Amino acid sequence: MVFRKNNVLSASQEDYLEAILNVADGSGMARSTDIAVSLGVAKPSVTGAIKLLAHRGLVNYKPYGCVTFTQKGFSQAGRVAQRHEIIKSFFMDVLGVDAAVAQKAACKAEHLLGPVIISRMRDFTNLTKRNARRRRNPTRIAKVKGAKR
Amino acid sequence: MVFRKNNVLSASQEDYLEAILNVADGSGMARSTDIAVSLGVAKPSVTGAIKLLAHRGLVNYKPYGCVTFTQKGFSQAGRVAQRHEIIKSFFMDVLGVDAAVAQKAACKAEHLLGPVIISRMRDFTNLTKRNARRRRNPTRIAKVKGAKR
DNA sequence: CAGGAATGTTAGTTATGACTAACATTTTGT
DNA sequence: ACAAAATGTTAGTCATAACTAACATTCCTG
Repeated sequence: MVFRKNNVLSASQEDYLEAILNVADGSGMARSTDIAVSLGVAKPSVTGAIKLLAHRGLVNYKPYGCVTFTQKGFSQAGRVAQRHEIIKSFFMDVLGVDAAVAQKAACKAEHLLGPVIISRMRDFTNLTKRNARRRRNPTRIAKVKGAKR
Repeated sequence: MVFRKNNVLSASQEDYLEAILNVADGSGMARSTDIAVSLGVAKPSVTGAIKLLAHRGLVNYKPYGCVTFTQKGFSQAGRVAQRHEIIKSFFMDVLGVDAAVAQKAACKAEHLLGPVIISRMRDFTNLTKRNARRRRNPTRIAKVKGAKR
């Protein structure tokens, strides 16, 4: 296993971070097999990926032990998960595609859309939802003092 | 060079098809060096990719000659370029990001967004543009008989 | 039309990230 | 507590897709 210096996470590495976050789900620790199942890869692939993430200081690796995040790793994983959520919501709430399609597309798009597009998507989703609420219940919002139109 | 049977084009292969289309620009034939420059890769990478596309029946390859599309390759390249355009326009006209960012993101997203999302993007862009026209010139459209509001 | 410049190819290498088979360790059920 | 099951690792391989160095071909230009 040779490690090279490169500061940017690959799509694959981001996927692993995200999977660890999902699998750990609050407990803060993830098992190798669960990660493998979650990503649909074989166990040895997980070992390799974890070692790489450990080398980058994003997770704590101990042979035969559970994987835990470092602080840096945790915040990085959070950012990826946030991007995922924003994209998925945008696809669902703005474009109106169904959850499964949105989920799948978000998994791929989260690795390549930059901050500008992501933030526009977030704004757009919020706007769309706000408008939807207003349409459902126009009086309630119209009554709010000083509501921007 | 070993060729394996797999019907789906990789992102890289789609990039080459698109580059050939852009470089050929009507003439229908593309030179290796121009493709290399267009994609920012070295010349030997182009040779390899072209051979692969030729093996799949998408382009005609003759050593030291220009590359031309087969019918199949031409329509496939067209579909990729169309996806690219739809995504780019969506990012620009709907999300309002600038051309350079939209272009770059479209280059990557075009390989992974499925038909459902692409078609919603197209509809959305058209709708947005229509509305923009209406806002610019309200009377003309307001006069149309039975226009929905 | 000869010879250098431009263009294209071959051969061999590297990086990433998956896989399987076989082995090591840990956990669990009786 | 100990054997079997579950879990994790190592070693070796494969696929994709890039790269460089060196060689081959084609093209221009004097």
